Amino acid sequence: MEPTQHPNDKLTPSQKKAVLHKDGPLLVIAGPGSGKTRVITSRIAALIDSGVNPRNICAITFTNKAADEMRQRAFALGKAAGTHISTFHSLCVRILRQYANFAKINPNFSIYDSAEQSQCIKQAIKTCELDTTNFSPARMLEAVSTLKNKLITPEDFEKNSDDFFSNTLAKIYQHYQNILTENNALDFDDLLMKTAYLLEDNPDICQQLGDRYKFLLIDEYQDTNHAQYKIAKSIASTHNNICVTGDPDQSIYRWRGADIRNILAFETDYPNATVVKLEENFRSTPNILKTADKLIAKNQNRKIKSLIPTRPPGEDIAVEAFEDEKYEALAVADQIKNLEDKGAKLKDIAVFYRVNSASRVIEEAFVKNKVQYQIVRGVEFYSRKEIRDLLGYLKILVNPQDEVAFLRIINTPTRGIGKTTINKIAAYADSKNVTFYDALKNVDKIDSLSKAPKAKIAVFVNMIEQFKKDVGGNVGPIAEKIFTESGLENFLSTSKDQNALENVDELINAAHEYDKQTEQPSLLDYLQQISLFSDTDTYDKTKGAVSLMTLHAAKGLEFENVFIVGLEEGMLPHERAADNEDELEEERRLFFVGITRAKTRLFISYAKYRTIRGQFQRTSASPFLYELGISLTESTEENDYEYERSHDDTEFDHYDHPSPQTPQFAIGQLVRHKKFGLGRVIKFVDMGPDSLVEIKFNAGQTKTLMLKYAKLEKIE
DNA sequence: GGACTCTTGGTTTTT
DNA sequence: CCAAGAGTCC
Repeated sequence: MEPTQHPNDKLTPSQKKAVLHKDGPLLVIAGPGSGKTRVITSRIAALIDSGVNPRNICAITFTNKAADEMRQRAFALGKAAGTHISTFHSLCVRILRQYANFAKINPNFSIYDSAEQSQCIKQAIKTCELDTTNFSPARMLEAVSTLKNKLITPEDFEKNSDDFFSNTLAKIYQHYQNILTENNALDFDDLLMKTAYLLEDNPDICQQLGDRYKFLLIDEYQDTNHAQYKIAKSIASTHNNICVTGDPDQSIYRWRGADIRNILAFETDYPNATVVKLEENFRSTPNILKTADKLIAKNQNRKIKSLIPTRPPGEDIAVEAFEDEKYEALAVADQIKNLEDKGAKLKDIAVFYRVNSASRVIEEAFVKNKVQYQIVRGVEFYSRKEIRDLLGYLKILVNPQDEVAFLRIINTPTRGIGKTTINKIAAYADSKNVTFYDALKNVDKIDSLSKAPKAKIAVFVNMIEQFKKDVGGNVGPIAEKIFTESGLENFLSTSKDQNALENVDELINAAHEYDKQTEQPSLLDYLQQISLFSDTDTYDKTKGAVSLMTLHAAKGLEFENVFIVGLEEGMLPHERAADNEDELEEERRLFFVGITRAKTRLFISYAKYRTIRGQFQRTSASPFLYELGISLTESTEENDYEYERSHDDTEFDHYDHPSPQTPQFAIGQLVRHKKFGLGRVIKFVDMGPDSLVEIKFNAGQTKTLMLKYAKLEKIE
């Protein structure tokens, strides 16, 4: 993915070994910045040079973006046309459509994303007559996803559940799956699971796919889950020409079912595997690498691997503390201005954070300071309301069973078909065991409906039937026509959201673009493709703007200058990982990924106070910071940043109810802390049980502590 | 039936 | 703090 240059454009002996490897399993353990992507593309070229038909090569990447880049690079090396390069999910869609009857599915399936999944799981929970407070949709969905990634079917799971929770989950899972089937829909996990079972049940299909894809290359293998592992193994089963690359230290998708054992056990799995280690790093300065290495060495569950620097020593890494998240953000903006003065380009600068919500304060600071930026995956384009609405119309034309899509658009724009009417139709469909759309078509037979709604529905059905006649051929014109004739366009032009129309225009343009670039455009193919598209894929690395993204999204990228913000306990490591050693190690790997994205300059920072869910809270520095072996510098230039603190101290001073139980501290009071020793109080913020004391310790450091935890002893 | 306000509950990361 | 769902009024 990254344009890592190797000096003299020559391959190192290890790289060469991986590139020129002939038949049989190959494991490439590649550290960050080791030229891994280059090795894969060179290997594709080398295979073709040795006489392999490009059509017989299948390369699998982690994101569509990575696939695009790899395609471009492979094509640049020549002759790669015909090579299949895509993500696991895209490959699965292709396989499932081709072998739909073997997989016992309808090839016109819709692909449900998280919003649609959420609808279905809510419905499932409701059917089970359960309370959503104890069985929250998000949790259930997560549990179901985990099961699917492990290839556990509802039936299998039901058999092995013996407690209340599992039994209930089994029921919900089964219902959820039934709902998807009724809608002729697959969720992301189904794409993998159905493919895995298709291949397991049909050795002849494995054979066919093995003949088609004689050479399988999989990137980021450390982040494959069990289903993906099985799919790869099945396709390669006839020839074992499987080449996987990855770095166990960069495994950051455990929560999504990624199983690090897949890469760790590759050699036992494929006993005659050739192993190549790429430990040289062509990306970062030795300083950055030393820091990254110190951090990752703290992980217990890991295979030791070196990071061998090849670049001359660079600048020191900056680790800074700021008063709160606003100061931190302004300092980042300020520092970026400095970098620009030194000649840095905005496109070579990135800011990483742990959670998406952390982007807001950075954005505000950037807007204020006029720093151009682009967010890599902000509000996802395809999840916008207006986009979903138009896509809803398109989806039902291809898949009339898609009730979720119907419910979305039946009254958008409003056409007088309300909740009551819809409920009556749904009840009728249930009782007659027909699809929602069949019920709509037979609206005359629904006795519970009066004349007016029946007429409105007939008009709607008629409109949909008219649209159906246009399906076939190019997608752009259909999208355009439906946008106008459905009334959506008028509806949106009166909407408050100024951007809505522009967004739809963008979608229609994208559809035209698809028509241009696709040999045989079809609405079905288009819809299935964009379902797998994420906003990360639209990121433009040549744009003159700073890139803002989560640490997860940073995987596979590199930048001259990197800022990592929010190094606080609870943020990184995230609080949800706090009590689990494995998850803590994953958080450490995440930080490791962030650090190793930096080529030349790295700025790490944290805020002493942060607003979390509207609460202004004291934080403490991330334990990871102490593992880096760098001393922390406190920002002393707070006043340089023009900003009014929203919660200033006077607000606390007027706190209404000083609690009698908590002791009061006067400025200048001498105290003893059991860890930091003697010190004097320089500030006391009375907040009842949550009171804060700032103490200047004799040892030198100044700390703000929460009184209830600090266990301070007053000294006369 | 639809637009509006109010309340409640939930909050990591993504194909 | 924010989004989604329930409740209220026209």
